[in-house]
Amino acid sequence: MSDYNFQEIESRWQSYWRQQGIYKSHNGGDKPHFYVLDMFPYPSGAGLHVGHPLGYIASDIFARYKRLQGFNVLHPMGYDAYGLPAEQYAIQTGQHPAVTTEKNIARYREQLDKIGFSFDWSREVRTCDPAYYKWTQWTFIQLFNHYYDVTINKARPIADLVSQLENGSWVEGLSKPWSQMSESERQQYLMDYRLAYLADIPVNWCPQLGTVLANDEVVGGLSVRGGYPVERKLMRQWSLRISAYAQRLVDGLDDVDWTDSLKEIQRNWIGRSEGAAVLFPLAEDSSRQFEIFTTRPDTIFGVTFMVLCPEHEMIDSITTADHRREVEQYVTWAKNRSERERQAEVKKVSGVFTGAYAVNPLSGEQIPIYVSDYVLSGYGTGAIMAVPAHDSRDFAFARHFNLPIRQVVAPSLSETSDPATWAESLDSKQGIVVNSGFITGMTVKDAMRSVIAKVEELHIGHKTVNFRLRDAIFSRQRYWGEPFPVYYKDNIPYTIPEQCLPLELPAIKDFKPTSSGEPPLGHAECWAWDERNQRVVETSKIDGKTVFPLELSTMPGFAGSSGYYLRYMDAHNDSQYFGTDAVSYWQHVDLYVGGAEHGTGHLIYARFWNKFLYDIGMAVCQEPFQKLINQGMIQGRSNFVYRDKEDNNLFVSKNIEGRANRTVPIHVDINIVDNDVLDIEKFKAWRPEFKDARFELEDGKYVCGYEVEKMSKSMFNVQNPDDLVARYGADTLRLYEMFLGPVEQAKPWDTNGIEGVHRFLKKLWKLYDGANLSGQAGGDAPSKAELKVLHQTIKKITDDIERFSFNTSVSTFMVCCNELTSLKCTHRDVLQPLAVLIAPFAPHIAEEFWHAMGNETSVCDAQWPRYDESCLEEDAFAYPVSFNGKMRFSLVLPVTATAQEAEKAVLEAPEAQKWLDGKLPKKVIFVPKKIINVVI
RNA sequence: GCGGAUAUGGCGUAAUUGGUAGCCGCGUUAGACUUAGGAUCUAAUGGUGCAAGCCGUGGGGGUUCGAGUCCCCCUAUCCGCACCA
Repeated sequence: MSDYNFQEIESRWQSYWRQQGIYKSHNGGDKPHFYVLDMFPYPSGAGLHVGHPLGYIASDIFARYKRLQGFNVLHPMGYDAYGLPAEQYAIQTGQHPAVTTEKNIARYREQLDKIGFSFDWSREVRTCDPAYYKWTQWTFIQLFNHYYDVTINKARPIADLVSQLENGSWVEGLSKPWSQMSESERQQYLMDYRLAYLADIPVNWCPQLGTVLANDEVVGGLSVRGGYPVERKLMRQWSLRISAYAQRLVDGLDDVDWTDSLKEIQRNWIGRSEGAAVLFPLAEDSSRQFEIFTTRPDTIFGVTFMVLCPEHEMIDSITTADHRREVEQYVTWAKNRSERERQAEVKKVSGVFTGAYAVNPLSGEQIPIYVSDYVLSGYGTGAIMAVPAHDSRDFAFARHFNLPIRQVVAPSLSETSDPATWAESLDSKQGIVVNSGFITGMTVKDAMRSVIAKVEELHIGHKTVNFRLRDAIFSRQRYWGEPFPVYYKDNIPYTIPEQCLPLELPAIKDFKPTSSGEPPLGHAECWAWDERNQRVVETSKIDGKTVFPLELSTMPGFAGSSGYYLRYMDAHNDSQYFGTDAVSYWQHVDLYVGGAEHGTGHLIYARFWNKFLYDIGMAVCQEPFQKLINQGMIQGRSNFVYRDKEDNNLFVSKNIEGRANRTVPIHVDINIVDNDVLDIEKFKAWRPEFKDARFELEDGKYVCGYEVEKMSKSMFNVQNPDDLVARYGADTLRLYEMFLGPVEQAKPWDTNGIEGVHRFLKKLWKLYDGANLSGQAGGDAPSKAELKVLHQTIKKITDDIERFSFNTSVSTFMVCCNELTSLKCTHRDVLQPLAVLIAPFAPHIAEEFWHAMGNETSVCDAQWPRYDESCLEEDAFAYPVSFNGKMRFSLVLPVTATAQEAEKAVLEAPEAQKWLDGKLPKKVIFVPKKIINVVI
């Protein structure tokens, strides 16, 4: 009898796996393939906490399971090492990001290795590695060199557009013939079509971070990283024309196996809405008109005013002299408001009258034109027709400025009322159109169609679709990111030749961001492009003739993470992003596991990136991630001690009466608390100020309070996986993280139950330790009871894994182990398949058992056991039910029962006889495969 | 405001997908073995009742022989988006 020495076992098998290269996967072969991917981590300075491995453990279980099922499994890992978090950490610790990143990666790797993952590290990618970001830059060049052809819904080479311009078959937006345009004019024109383009656009500028941010990096006017205020600023920036793919990004959601909630998050973010664009002429000059977008063309007869956004280009020219001062004041005020102010004061109505009037093209009425910042410049055309009766924002505006409100939709033709008496607008689309000329009496839906048809007939509008999704701002005024492979000649951007990639990030001393927006790369001594010799040279050599300045911004964090899953397929390819063979073999990620917080960021960008690569013939699937599981966030569970308000050395246990009024709670390190009981000696040693602490105990113990909070150092509730691995072993940690609850559910971390899981492994150890594992199978066959336990377990575990219900799997193993122990099972034919079943969950102990049974190869290459239906037969049982005073009972039969068998069973089964007591049943109701109801 | 989810013992959770609610674990209680126990083992543990029993899956209705599960209406909590026309 030996003890379960998990430390020895785990380190032994981990080095065995490493030496044997067990987890190295190959492209190709006869086996079916399966690609399991985790969202790769930012190697932050804090190291892993117990929340990180949750998803990794789940995906590892699935990857190992698939492998045991005979699949060729790709299960890689890498690091998202470029970007803001890595750089912020470096700045805070006063070190160079290259140094901290290297250090953090080493620490992550060490922590990951201890948990026993089956990652194929030979395919590791790091986004900050030139051999990797070469391909990020390469993709950027392709984006720059392509445009989106809306007629075929696909990206095409910009050269195609140029040749259409040259032969005159494309004239859209041309101010003069292509042949007469200068190089600069041509490039400017093409810039409006390129999928990666440079433009002056209002951006989210964050002075504290010294960079612009994408929309998904800003929440409520504050930066996601650090929570600093963000301003609206007009800057010349690189952007990706992701909006061109908006429709395909919506459509693609129907083809993937994601949760409804995540699909909904993406749909909301893309924000598709159907409606109409309509031209409204000015009353003073009907040759001048402006376009509005509406989703409610049916309410066009209810328009009582128009609103332009403060940035609208026509404001200046339409404002009448007597309103000019007021309008200019308002526009200036509105433009200077910060994002945060604007969002915080959404409820406040503001705006001014321009003095100008427009004409409703269908009713001929004159309607006043206002300016207000509730109309946004970035959406639609930045101008609206206001229908106060049927839009809550227009309603609020009309009430504030005392503008008329006219009802044009009602529950029925006769059910109209005076809008002056309304408390709110009638936004519902259920109803009949009233007071509306030729559409009066129609349903809202029909009216929409009719109005669109009418404006199309009059050539003053058309049906259209609008998206909320904006193009992604792609420049960051930061150091730690991929350099743009771009240089400027006469202020026109050109990409450096592909064969010169990677354009390596120069080492510079002062990499800190500046609040003025000057990128740190401006400090680089060697950051100019020698066009003739095709190489990077000293900045001082810039002459504007052959040596030109290089782009100083770098790419954002999402650049490197948008295509990494493709690179894993062929991680060492020097000549291509990834080879055709590799991508045709693996196709796409079959299972992707990661946090839902990437729903509007990474998961949108990666889908866009992939669709573009698909368009240019690189990727073979439109959607990169087939099935996606969002692991729930692990919150912290903080512990508290209660210090007496009067006596600072006195601590009162939680449940002592009157404690609440006389104490203040103080966070206490969860590592010196066990099951909410404080280790008093450790507490005294924890900090000098508690050296002389005294306690009011309950039942001889000090009981701590707890609360669920964010996991953070300042709350002393960070649980480090290494501590748990050292104390209980990796197998226990793996099982316990799964046991905690469904993978997808958010839950507080709580170590209180880990003992139970550890106890299970010890029991399992005993079960195998007591058995004659090395002996031959022969002799007695396993008992019927033993086989039943085994096959039930196989069936349940297989089902559980298929539906990602790993918490129930752990319970199933516990039941199985308890039952086999009480059956005193020592049979190899039972214990060997069981070892394979448990291998995905607890690979170290499974490997130990497997080898103890005399197997030469790793348990990773065993075969997943199949269950035998015949071993699963359930016993019949019956229970009483009363209904309308009649005596009835229900008889539950084995799943294989048929109608005829059921009739027979009622008469024959001993369980039924007990209830019938010799009488014949009055009525037998049979529910196929399940149950028989018998009325006595 | 719009959208998505969730609600079961003291706690984390489970329920063959419409079939005896509470598996497994924690915690608690009692006992055994022990010099000792933060080790191990055994038993009990939804509420109420001496008991047979009765009541129990956030609340209220409904469908059904049968509802934690399906339908409708509330309530609470969490998450996402938010002046998106």
